Amino acid sequence: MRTVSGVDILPRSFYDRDTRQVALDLLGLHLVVGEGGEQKIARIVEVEAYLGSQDLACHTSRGMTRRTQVMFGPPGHAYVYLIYGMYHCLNVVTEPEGKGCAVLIRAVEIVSGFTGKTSGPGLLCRALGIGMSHNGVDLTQPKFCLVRPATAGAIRVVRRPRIGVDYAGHWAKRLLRFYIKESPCISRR
DNA sequence: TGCCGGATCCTG
DNA sequence: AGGATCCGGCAA
Repeated sequence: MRTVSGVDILPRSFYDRDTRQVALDLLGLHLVVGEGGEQKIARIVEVEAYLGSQDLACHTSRGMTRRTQVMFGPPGHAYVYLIYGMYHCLNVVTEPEGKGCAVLIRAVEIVSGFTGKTSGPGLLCRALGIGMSHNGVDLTQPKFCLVRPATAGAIRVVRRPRIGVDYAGHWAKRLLRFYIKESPCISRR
């Protein structure tokens, strides 16, 4: 298995599972961006699950387009998009190729290598320097990946409706937003 | 080709 | 409450 700084990189099989399960398992894991002196590490504390083409809040609910190509692709890749013309959002693609599922990273805590605000999907991408050049990148290689930290203690998970998807009918009510209760970096209580 | 609205964030 | 700022998706 590949490693960064002596820690195992999460393998593709981690992502190739039920999206809600992946979303829950992502809480507390570390996101690694860049290598060597440029390396930035962040602890994931808030996520949202997007369940594919039948999920009216999910970008893939409108079918395969150039933008959603990556989401319909194989698991374990980054899906990055531009929102409101000024912020980027980072997702990890889940489940087998063709399902169009992903998990949005909504908030992180700073571990090392960078500064800035990280409580919100646009803010964390800005702080970590994530942009469209990261779209479609394979998350199983050292320069952009997820790892399980050695010191992963127990956490309490809060389940809420997703943010900003009121247009999605009954899908807006589903409890698909998860965050670590005790984290100070949650985007909204 | 044009228009509308968005998985956001900041300011007043 | 409203603006920044621009792209994607759909209607025409």
